Amino acid sequence: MTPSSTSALTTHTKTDWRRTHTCGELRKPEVGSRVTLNGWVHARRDHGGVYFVDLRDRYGITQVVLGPELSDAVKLGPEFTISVSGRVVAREPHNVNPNRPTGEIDVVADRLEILSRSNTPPFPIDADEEVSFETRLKYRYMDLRRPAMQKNFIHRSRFIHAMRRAFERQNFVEVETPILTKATPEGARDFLVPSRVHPGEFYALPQSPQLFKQILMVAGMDRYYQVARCFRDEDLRADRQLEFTQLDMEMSFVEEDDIFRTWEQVLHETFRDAMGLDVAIPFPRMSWKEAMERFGVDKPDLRYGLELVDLADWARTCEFAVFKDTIARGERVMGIRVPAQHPLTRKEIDGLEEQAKSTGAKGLAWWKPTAEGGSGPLSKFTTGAAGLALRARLGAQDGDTVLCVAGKQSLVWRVLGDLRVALGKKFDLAKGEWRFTWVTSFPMFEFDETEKRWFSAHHPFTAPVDWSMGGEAPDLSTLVSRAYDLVLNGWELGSGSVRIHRSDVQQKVFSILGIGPEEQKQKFGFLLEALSFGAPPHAGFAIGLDRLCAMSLGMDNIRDIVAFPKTASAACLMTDAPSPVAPEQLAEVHIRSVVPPSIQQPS
RNA sequence: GGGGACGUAGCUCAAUUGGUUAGAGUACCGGCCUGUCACGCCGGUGGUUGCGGGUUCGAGUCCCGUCGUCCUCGCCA
Repeated sequence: MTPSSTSALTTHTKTDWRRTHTCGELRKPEVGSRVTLNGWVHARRDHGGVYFVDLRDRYGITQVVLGPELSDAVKLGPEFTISVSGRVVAREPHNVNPNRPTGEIDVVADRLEILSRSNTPPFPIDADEEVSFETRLKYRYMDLRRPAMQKNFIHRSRFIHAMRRAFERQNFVEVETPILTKATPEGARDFLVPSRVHPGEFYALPQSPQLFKQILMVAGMDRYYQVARCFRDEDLRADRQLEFTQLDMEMSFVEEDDIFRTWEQVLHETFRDAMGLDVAIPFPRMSWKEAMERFGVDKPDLRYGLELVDLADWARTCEFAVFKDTIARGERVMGIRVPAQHPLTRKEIDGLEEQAKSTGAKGLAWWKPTAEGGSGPLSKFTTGAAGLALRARLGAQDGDTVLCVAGKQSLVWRVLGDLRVALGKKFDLAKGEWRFTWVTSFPMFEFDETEKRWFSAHHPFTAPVDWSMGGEAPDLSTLVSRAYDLVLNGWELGSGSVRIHRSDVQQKVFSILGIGPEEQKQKFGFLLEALSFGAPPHAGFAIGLDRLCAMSLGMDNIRDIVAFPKTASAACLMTDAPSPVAPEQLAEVHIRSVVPPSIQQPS
């Protein structure tokens, strides 16, 4: 196996170069053994007569000692790939390196072979200093050599393996679904793949395996899961890539509770097996309505209080015309009590008001209660009984700060929800424990003001709580769906729903979304037909694995847990994808570019 | 698509108000050194200041455009 092309570089070409141990495993018990190590030259220290090499592989770093006969014969550079053989020796006590697991031994080499040379690395592999993402992504194979990065991907592998094991224990079956599939009208922008065989027709990459997993339920698979790659052609973010991985699952003959218990068990076992963590189960559950009323958002961070308080009763009878009129119009007045232990200066409150206005509020009414009545814009209206009533409503004490917003319900929720998050961040409350929660009973539909039509809040295959969907002329804004999210510390980890297993209900939902009978047949005919062949009641869920793995390592950017991520402009700096293709290649798939040649070659 | 920040040596950064030959650390190359592990010491190479244009006696610095990276809003059923 010794490559003859490198034999000129070697000292003992007849010897087998393959390793007997990794660079992370030699300890005192191996002292005296003859070993061969393979790895990368991590660092060199030349002391004239004695030459030290830190040899690195995935498992660790072992110090190799070369005498002058070897170090003079073979010239090493950083990141050369080498094979060394020699004897394991114990270090003198004063030479032990306590910072390394292998620090009690050396390998004294009598054979050294260069398996592969390296150009000067674009950046040091043992860097303490941050290297720009641009450079790291261009030389991703060098970046991935860094022990910290290898740790991330080993963790990811262990984590997903533990999750797969947990599903297998519960009798789930992993089934692969197509990557080349059918474009869907709703949802994110599709990636399209032109068909060579069918001129003018296109496949789409799946945004998720949604319809296939439902079809698998119709097929009687009963319990399906998959580590599934999903594709959405939307703009990228720190926590969003064009292609991402979901742990996708679906179950038959179940309701919400079964999904929740299954996932609680899976996550408990995953964190236990992959990380030795004891995640408390079951997770608390709250309705979407409760989440919005208490936290102003549908992904509440439960690690701190600062909950929203409804002030309608107080505002209805107060002397502050703005609040009174707001309630009279049927809108909302709500507040947050910031306890005295987190005092806010006038300047800080002004900053919060500015933030509130930037997210749509007309103003931020505040009050600092004191025995004399207090200060702030609201203090005029809080004298005597009115002040006592407001205190009672909020549980407010002297020294607290009360922040109030009035307006339409959606605006009040959004503004106070944002303020709450900002305050949590400001007072450094968003830290520590892992607080999972299920959020259930989302609205079925949302009205889009721009397009003037109804959209599914989750997706069009989500079952309504009321199968009759409110009868003949339903108020769509009040219909409740059986969709649910899993939320962790203010992040949406995943979502799912009980599905529609009745063809008639599915058709009704499509109609509400403005998808007529003809389009239904063309786009979703296979689903409607499948639902007409004895579809079992079923429900499912999917969780974003990139985010979950990042989060489990305390990272807020998924690029360090994705091996080959794309930049914010959706480019791969290593391969230079996307890139132009030859005209012949386009012709073969019946495509002609309408982009002027002048802007086709940016680089 | 909008807003913001940034772009100087292989890497990480500096360069006063627009003013001499654009510097430092590190890496790399050469030399010395037998116990280092961020080795040390001596010497050296290395620059289209992202790119294009403009203002100016003079531009890394100011202006316009463009490309790229990051953050963010829109978007992400």
